[in-house]
Amino acid sequence: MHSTINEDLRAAGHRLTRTRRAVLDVLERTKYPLSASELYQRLQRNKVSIDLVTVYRTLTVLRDIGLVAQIELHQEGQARFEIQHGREHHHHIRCQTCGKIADLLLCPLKKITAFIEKETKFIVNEHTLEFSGLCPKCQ
Amino acid sequence: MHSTINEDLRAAGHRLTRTRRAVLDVLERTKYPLSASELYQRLQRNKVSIDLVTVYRTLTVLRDIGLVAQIELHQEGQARFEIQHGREHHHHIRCQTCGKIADLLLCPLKKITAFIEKETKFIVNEHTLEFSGLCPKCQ
DNA sequence: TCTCTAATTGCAAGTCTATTGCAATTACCA
DNA sequence: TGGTAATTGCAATAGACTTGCAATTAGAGA
Ligand SMILES: [Mn+2]
Ligand SMILES: [Mn+2]
Ligand SMILES: [Zn+2]
Ligand SMILES: [Zn+2]
Repeated sequence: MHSTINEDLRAAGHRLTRTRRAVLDVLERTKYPLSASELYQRLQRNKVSIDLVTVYRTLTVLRDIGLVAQIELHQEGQARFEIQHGREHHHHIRCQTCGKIADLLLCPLKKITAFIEKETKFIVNEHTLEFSGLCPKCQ
Repeated sequence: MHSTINEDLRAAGHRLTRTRRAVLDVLERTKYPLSASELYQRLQRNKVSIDLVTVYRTLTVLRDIGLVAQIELHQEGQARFEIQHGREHHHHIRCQTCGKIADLLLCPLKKITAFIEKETKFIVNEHTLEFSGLCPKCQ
């Protein structure tokens, strides 16, 4: 766990507690974004006893300071979270049959963002981009 | 209201009822995607008495046969719906301050979709793309 | 090390969006 | 003009997420 994580938390008036360490730890070791309840289940399996409410609150803090990214996939009905810290901005693809989520280590939106700002006079701060379809196994 | 709407419904074993007509009517006249409860409120204002549950069920039917598009904007916590029938596929931008939603009458993802299919071996069926930022008034 | 305060946490309850069960109503076709 | 399947309303339920509050804990400063 990088030392700047502690600093980032402190800078926002937060502490790096055992709970937050455990949440970051699970997210660091998982290769796809987890929902709050999935994260909760993994913590329990690891014999880390943290209330689901605390998982939600922890994710909110980590997201607000930018250590974690919140991802909402189409029609999933629940948010997912993955480590942002030290990783490149990227997007995802999800299988409509089995639910598998894979990273797309790219972002094709630089030029189109500039174009949209020019056309709409909005200032663009964020975007969401997700693909869905059938994974190799489910075709 | 186009005649093929009735045909599309019938083909899926549904009827074009007064209720569905009213829902489509409101959506046709609105320039941005509406949530179920916003739609419900507008129906009431128009003296059309339809239960909120029926609004949800109607939107599900219309979405499933492709007459209506379901849109989920980042962190909004509720789905929105807009007319798809007879309109071009497009995307949206939302103001983080006032919530204003504007159409982006474009889709920049043809090439990148082909690239992703080649790289991941997924078959891509859908994508979501939304931008957010500050509208001209809120800057 | 001790103390004090603010941050953190757990538990219970609440909120909000959306769904489901079921009986009553309605549309449509034979 | 029935008969039947689709539609609708109302009540209850589900599920994700949030809030209130009191108890606990972290850690800065004495
Ligand atoms: Mn990822
Ligand atoms: Mn639109
Ligand atoms: Zn991107
Ligand atoms: Zn598109």
